[in-house]
Amino acid sequence: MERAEAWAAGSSPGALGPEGPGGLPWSHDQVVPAGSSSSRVIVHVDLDCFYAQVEMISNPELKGKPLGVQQKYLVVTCNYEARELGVKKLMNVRDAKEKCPQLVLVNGEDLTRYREMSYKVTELLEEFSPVVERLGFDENFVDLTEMVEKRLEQLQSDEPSALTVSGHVYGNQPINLHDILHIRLLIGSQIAAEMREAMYNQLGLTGCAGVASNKLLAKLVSGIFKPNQQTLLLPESSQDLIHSLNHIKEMPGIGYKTTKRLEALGISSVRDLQTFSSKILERELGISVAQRIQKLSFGEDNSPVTPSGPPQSFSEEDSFKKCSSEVEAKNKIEELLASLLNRVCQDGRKPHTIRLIIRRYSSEKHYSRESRQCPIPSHIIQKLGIGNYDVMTPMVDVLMKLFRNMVNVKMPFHLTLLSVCFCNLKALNTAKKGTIDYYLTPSLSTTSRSGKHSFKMKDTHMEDF
DNA sequence: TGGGGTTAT
DNA sequence: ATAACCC
Repeated sequence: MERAEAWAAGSSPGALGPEGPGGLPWSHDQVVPAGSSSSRVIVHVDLDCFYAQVEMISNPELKGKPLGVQQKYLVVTCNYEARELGVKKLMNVRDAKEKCPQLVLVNGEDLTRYREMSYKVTELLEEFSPVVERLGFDENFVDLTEMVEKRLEQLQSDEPSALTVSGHVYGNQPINLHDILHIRLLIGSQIAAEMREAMYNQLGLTGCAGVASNKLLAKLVSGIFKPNQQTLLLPESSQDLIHSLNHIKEMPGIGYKTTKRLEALGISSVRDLQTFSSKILERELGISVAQRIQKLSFGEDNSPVTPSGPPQSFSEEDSFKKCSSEVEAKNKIEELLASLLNRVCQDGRKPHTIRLIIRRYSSEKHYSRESRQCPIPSHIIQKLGIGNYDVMTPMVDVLMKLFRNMVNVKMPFHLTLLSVCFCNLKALNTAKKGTIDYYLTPSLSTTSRSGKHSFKMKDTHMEDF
């Protein structure tokens, strides 16, 4: 089934057709055991070196040259030309230049264009199915289950290409046309190809896709054939896939901390985790984490594709070698705030909470951040939609109170990062439940996610100081 | 390690 | 408010 893909869609020729003359090889009433939600079709879409692609679209002269995107002294991502010359993601600029003197670098500290393109991709995918979950700026999950069901019902048995997989099949496993699960995933691969083709035609972006029965497997399989190709995982190959991981740290959902704790228990491979005592694991990591990651080790992941919708927060941050005075901090905070106000203005919703985050210098330790947040005074919120200069000064005052609440400015200090975050976003005028206004405010009475945080906010009320 | 994001506790 | 996770 696997073929070299010239690029995107195109269905593989001469693969599989229906067996009986004019008859479908499965029966429609075979569709999924007992109408349960058990078998899903999920696609993970992963853009190729996203920031570099956006830069090459902005400036086509960069195409064909080894290109790196720089933030501070790091090359955070680079195109494939640069990768072939030895440049890696998150490589030091000096090491990268040493490896590859011809490397062209562009500054990518301002995420605006990346963010905008990222949401265009998500919106394009939402046209296929509204159930799209973002993961970072360059990855999306889409639950294709419903779309696949609809296409199965529409399927005409006299179309020879109707049952042809698009892209690679993991492990070259043959497709069984009598297996409804195979058929559904195959349809998923066709939709994935259409998605990638739409991304290229409408946005000029290439990327990979993985199709499988859950998010974990879809994500793992999407990276098998790397730039600009797609891979389908059939259920029988899922154990091969997860055992192809060399270490548990490669399992999405098992991060730095959990990896360290697992290693301390002598667990390093996926099989180690599969066979480790559940009881002991639960005792060591807590029942929630233990049960979740042990299921992951078997390739099981029942987490739903949760529609991301509009962002829950907006933040701007800046890192630096040293900030050690209040004036310096204030200037940086003003810069961050100015950018944020523009973004919030464009979004249309209003943040009801503001947070200030700092990172203190510490010579050798693991960096950790501290934050203080408070409700945004209502008189400031009301002025937010319009010209932002009225709100600058009172907002900066609020932020500097938060700052002095965290940092004793009478003592020497050394910060290496400042960040300002707007969250607790609400649609317009905070319509109250039960009022006419509430039911006339679309995002409140139906798909509301605003107000989600309000019950658990234990803020410092700056007005109380 | 940058400059973002999310959810759980 | 922090800690974990993701990119």
